[in-house]
Amino acid sequence: MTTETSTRLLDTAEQLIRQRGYNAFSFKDLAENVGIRTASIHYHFPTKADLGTSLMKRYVRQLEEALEAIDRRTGGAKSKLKSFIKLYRDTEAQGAICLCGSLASDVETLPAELQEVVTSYLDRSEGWIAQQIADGVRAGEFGFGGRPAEAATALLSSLQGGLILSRTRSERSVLDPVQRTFFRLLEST
Amino acid sequence: MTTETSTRLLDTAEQLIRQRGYNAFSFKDLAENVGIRTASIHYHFPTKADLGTSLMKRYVRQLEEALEAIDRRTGGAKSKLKSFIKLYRDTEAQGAICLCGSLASDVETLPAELQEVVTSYLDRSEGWIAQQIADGVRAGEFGFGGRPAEAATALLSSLQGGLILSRTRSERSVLDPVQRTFFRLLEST
DNA sequence: GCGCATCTACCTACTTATAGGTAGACTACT
DNA sequence: AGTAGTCTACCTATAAGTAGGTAGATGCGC
Repeated sequence: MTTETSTRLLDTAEQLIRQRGYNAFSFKDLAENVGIRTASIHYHFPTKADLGTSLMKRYVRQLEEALEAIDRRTGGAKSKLKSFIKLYRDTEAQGAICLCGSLASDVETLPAELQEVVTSYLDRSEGWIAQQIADGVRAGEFGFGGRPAEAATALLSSLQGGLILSRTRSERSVLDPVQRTFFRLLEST
Repeated sequence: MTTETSTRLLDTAEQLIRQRGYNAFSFKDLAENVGIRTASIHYHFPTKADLGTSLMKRYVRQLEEALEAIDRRTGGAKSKLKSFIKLYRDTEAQGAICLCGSLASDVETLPAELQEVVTSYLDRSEGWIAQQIADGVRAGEFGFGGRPAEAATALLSSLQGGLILSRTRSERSVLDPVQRTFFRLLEST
């Protein structure tokens, strides 16, 4: 019990939502996994929407930290993008999807505040990718002649979609060909 | 009442699932939209899983027909791929996602048979895309030098993911940059 | 062309299980 | 003694699914 209950609740909820989807996860599952009663969850998070929002806000903070860590590292745009894609490949290896993708497909059933946080996560990711592509082009690392923002949209889409596809095929990786395809695009002239 | 009830049930269920997700749609919603009682749904589809499976099977049949129609048309690989992407762009315009993407994110909560149909839909799509790319390369229409199957995986991923992203941004199209990015890739050398 | 059986497509009324959420009592630390 | 955190016991709403019934069309022997 070294870890605080609210943290364990967030961790477990994140895992459940990323495996099963927002609407297929319940307070009962969550309580059983954490080892408390459902009523006790409400002490930490008054409603399910509060829990979802807290979770998503934490997820955005973690993204921010991850991006800053990558930015601090030395290395070119390709290596930074690879590190970013690695975050998704780790998710794929766990058989999970992005919390965001999971929430986005249920987006119409979510409270407005939660929707906004989901949007900000995706926008931030896309902006960061576009930045790396632009940097790589400027440094001569990429021969790509298109608009960085467009390629960024396509890459983020394929990472999110790739996680979804990969759940239907346990054998081979989906993100592996996705990654190779994008670097081929960026490095072409 | 010209249209049969079972067809209207499938049509309405498809719409609801593609808007809200499989687990967020209920027999109550469905019954209200179709104008019958929930119990009557069970006459046509004994369980929710049966409904989902029938729906997905029909969806695969419709895909097959759409692919055959495209194949019959004259025109190069690029034009055929464009027609395929158009199917997704129409979905995007409706603010919906692919039935498959909707089910795939909830895949762990679905009955095995339904999972298999989802997989077959995605596999069929990917195989068809790979075929078009290979044809385009052979015909000299595309300069793409990578493996068609890999680019196909990436394209299908980005179409599925693009539909998910587009729900968080009502303004601009996501699939528009996705399409341009992919043709840039395929036409490069 | 009539009577009878069967079938289709729905209905009302119900069950069981689960959802998210609330009220108020208990407990253990400080 | 106060309070943070958890509990039991409950609530209301809704989920999927079942039981049993019924009006009206359809088929069939004669």
